[in-house]
Amino acid sequence: MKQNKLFFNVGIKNTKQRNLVYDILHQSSQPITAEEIFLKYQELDEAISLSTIYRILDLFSTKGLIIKTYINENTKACFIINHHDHKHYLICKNCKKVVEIDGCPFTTYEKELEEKTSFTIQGHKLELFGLCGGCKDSLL
Amino acid sequence: MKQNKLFFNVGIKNTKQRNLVYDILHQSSQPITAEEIFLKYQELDEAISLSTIYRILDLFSTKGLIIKTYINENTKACFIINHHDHKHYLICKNCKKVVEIDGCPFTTYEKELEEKTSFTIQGHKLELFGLCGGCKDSLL
DNA sequence: ATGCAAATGCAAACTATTCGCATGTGATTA
DNA sequence: TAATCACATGCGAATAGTTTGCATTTGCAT
Repeated sequence: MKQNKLFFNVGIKNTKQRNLVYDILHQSSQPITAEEIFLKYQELDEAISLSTIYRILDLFSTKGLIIKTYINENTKACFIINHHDHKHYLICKNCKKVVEIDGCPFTTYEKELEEKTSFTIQGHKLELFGLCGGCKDSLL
Repeated sequence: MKQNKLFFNVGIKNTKQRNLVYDILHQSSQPITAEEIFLKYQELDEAISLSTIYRILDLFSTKGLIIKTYINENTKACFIINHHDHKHYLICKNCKKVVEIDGCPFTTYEKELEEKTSFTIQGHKLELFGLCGGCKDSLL
């Protein structure tokens, strides 16, 4: 029961399920899917309804606690804790490992583009794909 | 029947359905979904089975004639003709219009990253979001 | 023109996600 | 601390997008 203050701050009730789902997200170094959370939940506690997981993820997203993203051309949504900093990802095509990239190479580029296109740019998403060190070696 | 050579080159049969689906993709300035193709097909010819559309899109993708992409955090797949040049997109959050961006600001950045992370980078995906000129005005 | 592999159409299956409704639970108030 | 009530949960059914199995049709090499 460590996140009662966090939940209180965004005006949502503190429940066992929300706490544990938050923990699972917090302990995950990678974006994870609803189903992965569902499975891990069952390891740590008794069963939970998958629809509850989806409702919790939805709530956390709208409250800004987590970010929903469709990484890696996948059909499943992934979720990550919102650290409120700007992140990009490097994804291994082979093992699907996701690595955070520090920094963002875009600020000046966006300004130029706004002038060229008459768009107002509000954000961007960048994913880089390739092979991580481990996979590169093991594929030879 | 204009693409018989194109289809022959990649080793697939020439059918009415494939021709028309290819035409529709070719004439679209934006990435389009299977369902949009399905609807447009019915305007131009008689009905087609939606599963045929999916099978054709799958085939075109594996033959490299088109590109399948999940743009705009959408749950639906989108498809575009593969012009074999490297493109990025600017997407209006309001009207969902998709505009192609010329050029790519990445080549040097990727080199630096490879050194830092020990990944071999094979490609990337960049989407920028904002409001297009029209929507910006109409929202005030 | 014929034959056969491959393409199509239809319906059913599948996967990820959402929704309706009955029941259970957290947190506010007395 | 107990009562209350809005809100959270669980379950199953519904939905949306996509895929698959199978019978029928069609393109194309001969």
